[in-house]
Amino acid sequence: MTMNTPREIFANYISKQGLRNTQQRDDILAAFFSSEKHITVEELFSVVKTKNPAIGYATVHRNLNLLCECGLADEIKIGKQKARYEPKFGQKHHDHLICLRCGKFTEVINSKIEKLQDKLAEENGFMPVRHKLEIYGICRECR
Amino acid sequence: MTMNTPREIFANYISKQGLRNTQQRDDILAAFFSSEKHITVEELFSVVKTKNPAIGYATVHRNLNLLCECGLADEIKIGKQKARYEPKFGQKHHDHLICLRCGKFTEVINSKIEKLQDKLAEENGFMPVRHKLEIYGICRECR
DNA sequence: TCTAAGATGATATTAATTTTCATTTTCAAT
DNA sequence: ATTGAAAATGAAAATTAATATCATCTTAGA
Ligand SMILES: [Mn+2]
Ligand SMILES: [Mn+2]
Ligand SMILES: [Zn+2]
Ligand SMILES: [Zn+2]
Repeated sequence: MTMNTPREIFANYISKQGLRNTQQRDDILAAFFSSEKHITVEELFSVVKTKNPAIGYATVHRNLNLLCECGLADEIKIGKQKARYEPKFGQKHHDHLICLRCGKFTEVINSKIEKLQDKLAEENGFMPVRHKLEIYGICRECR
Repeated sequence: MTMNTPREIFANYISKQGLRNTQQRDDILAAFFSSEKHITVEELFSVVKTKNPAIGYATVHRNLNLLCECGLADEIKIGKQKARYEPKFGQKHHDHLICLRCGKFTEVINSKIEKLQDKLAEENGFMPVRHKLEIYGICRECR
């Protein structure tokens, strides 16, 4: 049994956990995967409401957490800002360039840096699990 | 006029800003620079109270912010945890290895990574200002 | 169909941070 | 040294994002 779409992966995770599939979950997932990346709970709540005006904020919040649990989303915390979420599906790990002026996230990947990070950790007797590299500065459009 | 100690730097910054030097500022700075690094407001508050039992939490909080402003402290936010602060004085930039089990911070620096980060930013038309690299994993003592 | 368990949505709570405000303190001008 | 305007302090309140509560509704298996 191949599980192709995020929708299938989510429904499958929900079932396996003894939880229940609902229209709300479906609405939230659909909105999440068709919205801008790096979205806040509040922003996603607004989007979902256009399709399902009865949806509650708490439901969006809870289901974003479930999406993180099942590997379909990543939470991104920048300083004291509200948590942001990005869909994760058939997508490699990446780091972020974050514009101090407009807030734009640019996704970047550099395998040389990744390897050096692992080496650095190991040199310190440290077993790396995950990492977070954020470069803050001024983006092309803002300078 | 050379400004040597953090104490002098702080007093100087306060004066230049048209603010006023107080005993509380002195107590807070002294405690901050003689405590463990990566301390929370609450922890520093406890330390300062042993020397000055009348000190208020808000005063410690406000002065940690001033210390950040004048470059004598850095705020470190890890996920949803309380903010931590580290003294910054005659000390190079460094990154952190953070143990997922015991929470220990290990300070590391790798100039090769630093250079590659700048290169990566520039390749994307991005002018880097600062960055944050945190490697999460299991420290030597915890594995 | 029936029902136990889970989900939802409105609201309340939590916890860290920041603000308010009455009072005290600083410090430059006298 | 005295004065007084402006800033600092400390206690308490407000703010804010995140999370929990709970009455009601819905799901899904028997
Ligand atoms: Mn991203
Ligand atoms: Mn450090
Ligand atoms: Zn920008
Ligand atoms: Zn450890």
